[in-house]
Amino acid sequence: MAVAEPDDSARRRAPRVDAIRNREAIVEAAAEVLAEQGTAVDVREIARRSGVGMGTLYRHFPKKEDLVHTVLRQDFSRWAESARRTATDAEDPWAALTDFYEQALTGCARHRAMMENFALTWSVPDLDGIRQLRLVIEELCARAGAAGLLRPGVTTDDLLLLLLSLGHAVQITDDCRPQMWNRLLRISLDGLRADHREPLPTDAAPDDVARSLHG
Amino acid sequence: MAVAEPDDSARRRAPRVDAIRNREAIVEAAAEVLAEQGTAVDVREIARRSGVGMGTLYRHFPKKEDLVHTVLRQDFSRWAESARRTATDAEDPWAALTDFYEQALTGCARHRAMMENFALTWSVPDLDGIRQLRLVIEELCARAGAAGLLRPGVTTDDLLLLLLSLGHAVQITDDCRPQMWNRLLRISLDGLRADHREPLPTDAAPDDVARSLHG
Amino acid sequence: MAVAEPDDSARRRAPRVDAIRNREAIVEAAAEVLAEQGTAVDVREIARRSGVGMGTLYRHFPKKEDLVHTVLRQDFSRWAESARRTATDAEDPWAALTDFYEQALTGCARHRAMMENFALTWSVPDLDGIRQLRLVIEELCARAGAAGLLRPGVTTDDLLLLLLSLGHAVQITDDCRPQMWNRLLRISLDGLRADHREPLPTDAAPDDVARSLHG
Amino acid sequence: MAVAEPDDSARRRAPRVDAIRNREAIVEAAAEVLAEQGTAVDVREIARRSGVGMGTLYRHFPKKEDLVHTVLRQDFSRWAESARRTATDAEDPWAALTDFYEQALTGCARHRAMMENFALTWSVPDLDGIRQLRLVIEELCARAGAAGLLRPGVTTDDLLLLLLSLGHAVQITDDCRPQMWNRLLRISLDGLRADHREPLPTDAAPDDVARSLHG
DNA sequence: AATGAATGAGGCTTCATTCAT
DNA sequence: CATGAATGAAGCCTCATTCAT
Repeated sequence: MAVAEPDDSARRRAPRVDAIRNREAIVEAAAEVLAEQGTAVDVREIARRSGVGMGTLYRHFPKKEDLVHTVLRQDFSRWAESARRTATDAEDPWAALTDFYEQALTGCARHRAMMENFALTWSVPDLDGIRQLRLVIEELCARAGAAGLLRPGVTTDDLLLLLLSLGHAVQITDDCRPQMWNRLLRISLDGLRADHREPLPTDAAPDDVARSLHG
Repeated sequence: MAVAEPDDSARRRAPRVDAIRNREAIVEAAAEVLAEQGTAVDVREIARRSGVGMGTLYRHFPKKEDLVHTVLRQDFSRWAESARRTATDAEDPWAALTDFYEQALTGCARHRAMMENFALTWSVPDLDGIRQLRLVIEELCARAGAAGLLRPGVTTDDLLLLLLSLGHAVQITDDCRPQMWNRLLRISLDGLRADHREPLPTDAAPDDVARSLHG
Repeated sequence: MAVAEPDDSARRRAPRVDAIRNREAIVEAAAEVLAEQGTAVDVREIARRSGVGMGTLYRHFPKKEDLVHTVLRQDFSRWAESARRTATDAEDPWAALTDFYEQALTGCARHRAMMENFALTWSVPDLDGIRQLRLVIEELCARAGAAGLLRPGVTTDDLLLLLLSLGHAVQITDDCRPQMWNRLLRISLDGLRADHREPLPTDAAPDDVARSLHG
Repeated sequence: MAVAEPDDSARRRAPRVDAIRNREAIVEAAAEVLAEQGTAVDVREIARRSGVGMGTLYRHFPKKEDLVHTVLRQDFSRWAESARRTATDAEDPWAALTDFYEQALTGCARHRAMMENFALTWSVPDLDGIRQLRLVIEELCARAGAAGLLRPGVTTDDLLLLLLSLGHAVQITDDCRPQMWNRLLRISLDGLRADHREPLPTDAAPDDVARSLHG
């Protein structure tokens, strides 16, 4: 069967080589400009940089949003994966956490659009990309928690929001103080250590707060 | 001096009452919409809400940017001042720090443009507004440092960047998890306590790093 | 009171003179090109002919559709009114009907967009413009009916559809055979005379048809 | 001749089977979508429905217009033929006329592009398709005229324009009042009967009018 | 010869800024 | 000096047609 269908494959393979190349060129160019300028870029700029016409771009991505989503999905995935690998490489659970943040924060320094949307994903958590990140963080959280290294009560959401928060700091300082965020990271991570036993405030509704206080 | 230029002053004072009123109306309206919608807002919307025409608006502020800056300067000042007062009210240096952040973060929750530009002010530190905040923080830093409560090596810039970083988290979570940032704040503040003695990394250039290590 | 409010009127009259002139220029130009080319015209062409920029056009008519509707409402009204006046001038009810059609059909000869939308108004009868026409026709129908001149069973809708139908014929033949539609009009009107007593088919649903046949 | 150019014919016959099949598929698909959506349809839609690529489509029909013309020629022919057959089946000349219109009008109800172009064919009478219709109508005209059933002075053009005119009414009302046009048809046909002896106006130019009156 | 990807002119609309009244 | 109308450069997107495979 693998050798069969010579007609069919002949009919379909030929044109796609170029199309795929173009599609990739578009995505690559888009990733570049989205990282540089955020989602406000002119679609024409992307077309120009990919070396294709507007029509080609719109054939592959009928709406600007589609292209943006595609790029961000990819970049989020790569970002999460690279951070995950770094974390996995560490033997010590705490080092895993530390390395994860370092890798992730280094990786988001120059990606404006990604951070723009990272922010959005909080209120729209169903957006792809954040899921992988959550999974990685969940694991790190569990691992450090099991090892008794993590401050009690710290949740995956806390760690995710910390990433988001520091990610913003990274972007802001990347141009003029490229390593400054590292100091903030140390501080925050130290605040996450198990030797801090003071309970964290809940962010629940008033009723729940009362209950948690009196229960 | 008061008697001088009677014609001139007569000619100019009368209209200036209106002019000032208009200017204030514009700034007030701009503050509103900038908080709500960020700097991407349509200038017409500002004119509409202030009840003045476009011409008047542009007479007072030749560029949209000028108006934005004016508003942000004002809002930054008020923001800084309100946080400063809260900090000053606290007797304990650490409580001062805590209250400062709480007040400041609560105050930036619904001000989109301010946080947008808070980010910019880092790379453009000459922009007004951040100065006052720096001053306040400097004081808090010194006070907590003198009391031996602050982790050694923590700088004003660290505390400023932390504010910026958490401010972003606040904006992101304000809609759906309005108090969540408080947990992050506790964690970060705990990381700032003096019982953490591990030195923070420098963010200096390689040469400086070497020097700081060997000096 | 008429002399009062000099400020107010001064504040408001001045700019509007130009604005109204522009608005009228736009509507006039639009009426022209819509008549010539139908609703498919480029908005730029309208702007060019009115001598205003795109922004001005869009200030007055936020959507192309708004402009089109405005023009068509106006043209429909004028069209209906002119036909109504002609009909009213006739003393004989039958002459009124004849004159109405002649006037209306002459008036729609060169108005592409109007006929385009006249067609639409059948399935979307709430659109303005057709109402006036219906009213006029209703009157003519009643008048001719009361005089015993109209074929029994003829409805306002029949006369309206006839107008629409002949209007199309007018447009088609206007370029090369400008008066040809007049022959069709005579024929149709003769078919509407009371001496034709054969009942017209209903266009009702099957059940109603059955009922009308057996009742 | 049949033996000549064996190579050439061999080279060409084989692919032509496919080519013809493709051409037919294109025309068939085009007929469908043109009927549904009119000539404004996207060429891609036609290619999609015919199952061929754009290149193939454009090889057979270098311009969209060419394809449209081809389809319309065909559809006009079929339309005319079907109406002709219906007319021929009737024994009574008047019934032939009636049946012809009924058949033709029923047949054009759902063919948007055909009616669009039916209109054009009037000013561009050399366009194919209308000829056959004219021939049929000419025959009907002659037949009814010979039988003394047709109003004197009625021409083939009158009947053709009536068809066009009613065809438009049919399209307009087809969605919401599917049989309403039948009433208009009765009225018009009654106006065509021989008992109306009033002469029809000429549509000639003034000079010709004068000549016709005095000659 | 078939495929369908590529092209790019042109359509609608927005908005910072200028200008006539 | 206030007003708000006018301007026009972009921005997003569609679609008839061409071209590489």
